[in-house]
Amino acid sequence: MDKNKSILKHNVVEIIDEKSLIKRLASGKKLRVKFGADPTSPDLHLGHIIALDKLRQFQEAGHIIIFLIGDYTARVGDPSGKSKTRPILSEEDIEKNAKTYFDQVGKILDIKKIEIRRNSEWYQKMTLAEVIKIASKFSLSRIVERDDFEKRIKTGSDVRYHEGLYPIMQAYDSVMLKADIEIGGTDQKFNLLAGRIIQRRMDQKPQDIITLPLLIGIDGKKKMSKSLGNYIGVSEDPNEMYGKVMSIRDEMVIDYFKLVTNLEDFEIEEFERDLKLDENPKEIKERLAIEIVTRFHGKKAAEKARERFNLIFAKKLVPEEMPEVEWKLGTCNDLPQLLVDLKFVKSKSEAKRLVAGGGVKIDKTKIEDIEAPICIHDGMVIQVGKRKFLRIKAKK
RNA sequence: GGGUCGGUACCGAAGUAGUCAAACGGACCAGACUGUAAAUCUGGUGCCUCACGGCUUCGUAGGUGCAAAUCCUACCCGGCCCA
Repeated sequence: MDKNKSILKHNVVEIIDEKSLIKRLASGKKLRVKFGADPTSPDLHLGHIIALDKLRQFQEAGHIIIFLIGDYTARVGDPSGKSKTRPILSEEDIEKNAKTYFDQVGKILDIKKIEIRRNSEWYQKMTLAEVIKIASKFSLSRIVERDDFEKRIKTGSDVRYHEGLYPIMQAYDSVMLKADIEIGGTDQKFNLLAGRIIQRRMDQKPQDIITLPLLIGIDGKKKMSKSLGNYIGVSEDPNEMYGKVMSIRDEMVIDYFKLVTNLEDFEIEEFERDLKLDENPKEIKERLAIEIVTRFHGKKAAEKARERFNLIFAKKLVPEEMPEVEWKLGTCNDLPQLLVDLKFVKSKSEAKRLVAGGGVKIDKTKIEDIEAPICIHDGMVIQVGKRKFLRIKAKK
C-alpha cells in the first residue's frame, strides 16, 4: 500500500528489522508506535518535526501513537556529555510543559488519538530488586560500547553510573508499553536497539525501530537543538522564523525542504536541479522560508514576513511593526546610558562598544559619538545591529 | 586507600610571583562586502568611568608577601596508574 511505502521510505535512515516491519504493516493490525518525549523542554523546533511527520504517517494509517513522557527518566538525565544532574521537575512543571508541548504537537498530529503515557507510572513504585533484575538483562560491555560513552571514557572524561541506566530505562519503557515500533533520530539508535534486547529477554517480540535523519541547526554544523541555540522553534514569531530560515547555508536548503516541508519529491528535485543550474539560491531559499512559515503560521503571516524581510534587508528600511516602549519625553542622556535604561543592552560597557562600533542608529542615523546627548521624542526609533528595533512612545 | 597529574573567562586552552582583566583558538556581537547565505576582512567580548583610573574575577577558604592565577596550608572536585 502507498501509505506503508511512505512509512518505510520517506525520511528514513535505517529500519531494523525491515522484514519484520513490513510484515507487521501488512498484517492489518493496529500497531503500537512509541515515541519518547522530553518533558524538560516544551519548545518544539523544526528538528522535532521529522519525527512528528513520521508519526503522522502512522496515525493516518490507523496505528496507535504512544507518546511517552520521560518524566522519570528526566531525573536521570540523558547522557549528553556534559549535562549536569538535571533539576528534578515538579509534577506541576511537567504538567505545564506537557501542555505547551502537546499544544504544539497538535499542529501536526491528532492529539485526541494519541496515547500519552509517562514512565513514572512504573518507575515510581519500582523496588531496587526489580531495577537490578532489569539491569541484569543488559551487559555492561554493551553499555560501554555506546559511542559517546566510549569516546568519553577514552578521552578521560567522566561517565557516571546512572548514565548507563538511561538506555536501560528507555528500553524497559518499550516492554511496559508493548511497543511494536519505536522511532527516533539516528542518535537514538543505541537506545532503540536496547529496547529490542530487553523486550526479547523479557519474552516480548522485539520492537522494530526506525531511525530518522537529524536536522542540522542554523549554525550549519550541529544537530538542531535547543541547548545549542541553533534552532528554529515552531512557535517562534513568523518574522524571526523567516529570517532564521534565510540565514541557513545554501547547501542546507534541500535538506530542509526534504525534512521539514510537505512538498512532493518531484518539486524538491526541481529545486535541486535549479540550484545546480546556478539559479539564484536566494529565490529557492525564499521559497523554503515561505513554505516553512506557512506551515506553522499560515500563508498570510508568511507573506507578511517576506515583505518585512525584504524591506529591512534588501531595501534597508525601517519596518512598520516593532516592539514599543513607553517613555517619558524630553529625557536627555548619552546614548549608552539610554540603551541601558531601555533595557536594550545589558551593560553600559557593552552599549559603548556597540555605539563606538557604529552599530546603533537613531531614526536611521548612525550615532558614533558616545557622549552626544540624545533627547527622547515621540516615535523615535532605535536600531541596534541589523535586526533589532525599538520604538519609543510618549508616556501619558 | 596509595601514587601522580590537574581544576583559568561561554567552551577548549596558555600563563606558574610584578609588564595579567589574563596569550591563542572556537563560539558569540558589531562593522565592511553581500543574497541578513557561505567564505573573507576589521573591531570587540568582566563591571564602573569621557578619561586618568578604580572595582570584582583564575575550584573553595585562609595565609605569606610591597605585590599572587602564579608561593604556603586546609578543604572540595576530576583524570590516570596501583590496590
